[in-house]
Amino acid sequence: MATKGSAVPEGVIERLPAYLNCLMDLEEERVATVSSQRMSDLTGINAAEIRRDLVHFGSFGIKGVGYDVKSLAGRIQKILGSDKPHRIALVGAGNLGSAIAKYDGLRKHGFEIAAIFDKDPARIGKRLGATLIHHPKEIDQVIGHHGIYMAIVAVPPDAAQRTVDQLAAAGVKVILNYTSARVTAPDGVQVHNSDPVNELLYTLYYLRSRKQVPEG
Amino acid sequence: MATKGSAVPEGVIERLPAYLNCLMDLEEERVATVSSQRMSDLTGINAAEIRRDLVHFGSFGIKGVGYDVKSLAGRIQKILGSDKPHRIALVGAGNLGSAIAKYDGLRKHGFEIAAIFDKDPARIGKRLGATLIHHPKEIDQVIGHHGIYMAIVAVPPDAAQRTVDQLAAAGVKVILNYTSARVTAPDGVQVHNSDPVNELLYTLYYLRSRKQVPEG
DNA sequence: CTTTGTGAATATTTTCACAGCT
DNA sequence: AGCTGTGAAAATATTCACAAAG
Repeated sequence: MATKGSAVPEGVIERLPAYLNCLMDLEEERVATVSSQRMSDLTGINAAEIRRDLVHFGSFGIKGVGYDVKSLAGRIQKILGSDKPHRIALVGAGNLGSAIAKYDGLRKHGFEIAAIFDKDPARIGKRLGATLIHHPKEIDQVIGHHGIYMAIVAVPPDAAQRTVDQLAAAGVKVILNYTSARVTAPDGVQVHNSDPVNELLYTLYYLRSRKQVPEG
Repeated sequence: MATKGSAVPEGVIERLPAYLNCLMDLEEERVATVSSQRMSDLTGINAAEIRRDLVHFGSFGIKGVGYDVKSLAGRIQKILGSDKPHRIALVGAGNLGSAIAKYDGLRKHGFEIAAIFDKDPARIGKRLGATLIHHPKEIDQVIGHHGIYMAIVAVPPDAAQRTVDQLAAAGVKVILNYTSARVTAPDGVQVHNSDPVNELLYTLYYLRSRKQVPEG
């Protein structure tokens, strides 16, 4: 039921990647079927919640058995849209950009770094992996040519806003900002700030309340 | 009022870093006071929710005026525990590790990379920034010596679990896992998997359904 | 037996709306 | 005037618990 119709809560969509990762791990371990309880153990998400989440998109389970790992993974990929490859632009080919370009998590989900930009003349014309490095002035042209709508920004903080402006102007719709700079983008362009420090910060609170940290 | 006593919801703690970042930005712009509405515009979090969150820790605002930017920032730092410096260990000094070591977001919040480990003989004994690179076999000794309880893992995926095991054995309580490998840790050790791909994945859903993500 | 899918119950989060202070 | 802090309401999220199905 409810394969379409009512809006799917945002929280459900945010949990789908966790289910997908869990299922891909199980698939690698050659596990054929999985119960919601097993997935709960692996993801930390309540079993009933997992079942309820999945039912938003259809009845994928078999009563008394569980879910077929492979087919459920495929269904979630279809729901998210990661069953088809997606081209990404990467701006900044320094240490961070190089690490991102090599990151196998991207490829695992069908993301392909299709264009790289860096303003360092020593890097332009070279390749990172298989992808040629262009000057940022070519962002508009190259992104338009490839029809790219997602980008990762890994430039120095003071170049972040300018880079985002260029990407937005070129038609990019989703930007992952890896710099410490807070940036703004026009309506219709999603910016995600990937700041690990925030995670460290809030863990501090729990560390202290558990008296695991010297009071100082 | 409620300065401690009843448990503070986890969501509140998770939002505090957002408030802090926003306030630090305003401080840099020499803004003296800020209303919850202005903070709402800057963070995307509902103004009433911001006020309610802050009241968990005391009444910091002035009616008719707003919040004093500097003192509220200081209060949040105290609540989180980032008013005092914290030493971190970094394992892996490749591209990603180097980028992390240089990342100014860490220093901004008082985190100091106090120890670096890498198994590459060419890197051992050298420095990344001001910090000496050690062989991972010294993790236990160096971390014990510095009293380090937080660590960032930026090694190749196949070395991730081994590294986490070593860090946990050395007494580290918070681990930020930057690899694509899913790892486990003993009770009492928090592992945070920092996987940006999950964020890209769920944005795909909204891109495809051509819907704008609820204002943020 | 096992496990899904789901109505009902519970808990939590978010938002409104305004009294009261500056 | 402008804004916080907060009861009350609304909206969501989570969990329970079990009938139905393999």
